[in-house]
Amino acid sequence: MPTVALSPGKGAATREAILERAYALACVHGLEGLTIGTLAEQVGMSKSGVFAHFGSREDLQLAVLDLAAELFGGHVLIPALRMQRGLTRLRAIIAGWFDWLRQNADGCAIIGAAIEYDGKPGRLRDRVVALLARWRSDTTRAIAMAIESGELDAETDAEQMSFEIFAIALALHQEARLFSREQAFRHAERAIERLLASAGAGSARSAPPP
Amino acid sequence: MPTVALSPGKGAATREAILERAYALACVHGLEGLTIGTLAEQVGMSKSGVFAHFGSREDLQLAVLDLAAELFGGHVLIPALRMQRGLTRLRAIIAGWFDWLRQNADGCAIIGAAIEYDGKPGRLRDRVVALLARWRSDTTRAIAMAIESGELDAETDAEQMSFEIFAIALALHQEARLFSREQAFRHAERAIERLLASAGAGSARSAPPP
Amino acid sequence: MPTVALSPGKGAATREAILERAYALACVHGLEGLTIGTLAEQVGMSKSGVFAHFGSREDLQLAVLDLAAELFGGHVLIPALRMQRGLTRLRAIIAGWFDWLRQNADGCAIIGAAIEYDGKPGRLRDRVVALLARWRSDTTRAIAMAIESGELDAETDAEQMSFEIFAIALALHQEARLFSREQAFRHAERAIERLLASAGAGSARSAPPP
Amino acid sequence: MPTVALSPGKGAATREAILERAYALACVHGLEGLTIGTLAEQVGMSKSGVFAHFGSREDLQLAVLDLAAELFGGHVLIPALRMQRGLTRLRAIIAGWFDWLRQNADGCAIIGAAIEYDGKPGRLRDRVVALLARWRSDTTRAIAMAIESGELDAETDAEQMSFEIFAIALALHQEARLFSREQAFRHAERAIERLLASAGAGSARSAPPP
DNA sequence: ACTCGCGGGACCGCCCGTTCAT
DNA sequence: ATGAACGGGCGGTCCCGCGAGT
Repeated sequence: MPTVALSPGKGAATREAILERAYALACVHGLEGLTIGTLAEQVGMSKSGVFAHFGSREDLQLAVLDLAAELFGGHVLIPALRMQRGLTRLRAIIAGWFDWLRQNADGCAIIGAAIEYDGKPGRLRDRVVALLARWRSDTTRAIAMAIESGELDAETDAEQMSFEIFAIALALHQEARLFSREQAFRHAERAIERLLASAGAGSARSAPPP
Repeated sequence: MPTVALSPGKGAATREAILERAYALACVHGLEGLTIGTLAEQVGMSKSGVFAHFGSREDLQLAVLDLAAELFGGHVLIPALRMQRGLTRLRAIIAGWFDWLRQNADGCAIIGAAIEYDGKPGRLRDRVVALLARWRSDTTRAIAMAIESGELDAETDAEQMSFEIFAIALALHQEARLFSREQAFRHAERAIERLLASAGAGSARSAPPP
Repeated sequence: MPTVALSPGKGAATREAILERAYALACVHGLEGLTIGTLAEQVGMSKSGVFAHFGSREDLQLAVLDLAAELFGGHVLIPALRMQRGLTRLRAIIAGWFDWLRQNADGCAIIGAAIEYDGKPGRLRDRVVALLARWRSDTTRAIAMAIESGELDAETDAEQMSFEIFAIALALHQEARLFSREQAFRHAERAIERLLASAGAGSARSAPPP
Repeated sequence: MPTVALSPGKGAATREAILERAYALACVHGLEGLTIGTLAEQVGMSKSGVFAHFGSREDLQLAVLDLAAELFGGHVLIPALRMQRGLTRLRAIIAGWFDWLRQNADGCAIIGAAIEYDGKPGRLRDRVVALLARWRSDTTRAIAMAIESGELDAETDAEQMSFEIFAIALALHQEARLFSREQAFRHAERAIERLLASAGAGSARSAPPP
């Protein structure tokens, strides 16, 4: 019966729906602010119905975190990997990241989680750390390739630059949510340009001077 | 009774004691993670005794936030204001800030609050915004004075540079708590040097050339 | 389809398997402590799968109780009925009972149920009462036959003796589980000997004098 | 200030009231059947109000157990200790015990607990065991004194007799609750008389024959 | 003036027995 | 026989007032 192949179960679908709603809630209130009751209400199910899909609140939170990572990866990393190596890809990563922050206007669950769990040991913290570490190393690798290709100065420190890109994204996220969005993006873009320029990249998105 | 005139009352003293403990707790668990029961236990009082000093949990959180602002100001801003205007003072601000993050090893309540409340409207968010805005403008002003004095290039954008300093501090805080402290401070210091250098400041920490 | 006629169905077999596991659980945690979820887990089925076999938890409990009665009867009563009437059979009953308690080291479901439901009206209590009443009357009858055969004094009160045998078994069960097993059996056996002796039975286990 | 002495607080009074109601509930439904919600409802308080007096359900159960022990001791042991040593006191213990079972018509919490926890390790079980062990040793001691005084045969085994008295009380409790009260007490009293008589005590409560 | 004891009410995460469509 | 969902209840914690004590 093809149904087996067609439907991995309705359960998986609802689970996905729940998860999406949970992700949205976590963006706003943080992973710690995610409660099963509220979530159930929002998806129009009973608490126990929601609960059964995850087994524990912590597992729900982990699932949300994984979803966030997947969404982020799909939005930022994957498209960038389709660009050619070097500065182009690095710029794609940064642009994708900024775009991600622009779309997730009501908060980035990952950045929120990074702060919520930085002092709270446990599985959540471990997963957050792993997530960020992976992302950091991805970024660092992209930078390294831009150095290899000669588009960035040879003496550039890839890890250092990765740190600074992170810093800018962090500040962008915060300033956009606490102060002015436009100003935040202006600041962040200028900061990026200055950073790349100081590493020898051609001046901002424009073509290299003749 | 003269006691009123002579002393601000025993109450004020205990209030202060409670507040300090609350601040410490907020550094670790965040302002949202601050519970009256735990706090009461830690200061060795009854819950209602603690509660009576603040009237509501939100007021307690506000008070903690104010205390954090005061401590931060006393540790970073005040000393810097005693330095001479210009690059010296700007460097003092930055050094003080880094030192603050180094000492508050178990978290900075202000940065934590900035994330916790960035999407949660209310008095707390308002106060956080006000706090950060003031601090941002203070920093901007110090940069502007360094430009006036000619120690930084004339075309430097003070607000932009302020944003970038914030970015570095934010990233420092996060990397120190999630990954390696030493590495975090190394990255942050190098980033600062690059930032200042590109604005024309004399090379790191050294005195300006004759 | 002939399968219906040929086999009592696969369903009946699994039902039996479930029941056996349920019985084991009830011995340890009591009939009230029996939960469908735990039971399902132990037999490796879904909750609803288990549930479907019984229709309600109460019916499951009743079935367990019936199984317990059947097991007890098979272990204690049936073998005794194969012995010759009189003191021999009475002794067989008692020995079988003790043996039953010795084997069911992790608790006798029937005795447990007797206490759990003694104040809780309902079908379960009714069934427990019926069960015990039947067993009591069986025991009483065996005693009566020993009186008839002259092996016990004529003035012996069969019901009274039956009560006392019950008392000893009850105390044995409890002492064995709360204190020392060996001591419990020693006490119980001595009590039985005293009881039989005072009713004129030949001294313990030995054969009657010629 | 006498108030201190006069009022150990209203709280203690409510706690006592709660405890009494809890005890009554435990007699009927067992200590495991005791739920905070039901209890709160019965005493007309909120769940949290009730809960706060005990800190955890387990502590509540322990408190109920202690209350049961105290009530039992006050009803049975204390009065008996005021009688003269020997057979008189032993008879007083037994009579008090029977009387206790007669009054607590809806179940004895201690006997119930003994069954509920005999296979469930934990603080509850430990306390039950301690309780029963103490009571057993008290009974044994009373028997021993009756032997010393010559009112019971010298070769009487005090521990064995203590076991048998327990057995009779257990069976009395069960038969009274599952079958007929009158019959249960008749059986139990006859059993006691037979037991004492076989140890050489003067025949039942009546005066010794001339 | 300050502190506490005591209680309430809402909500939390979790688990139970049960139903229904498949 | 299952997987999904439900409703209700569990023990427990939270913030918060009221009344009284010193």
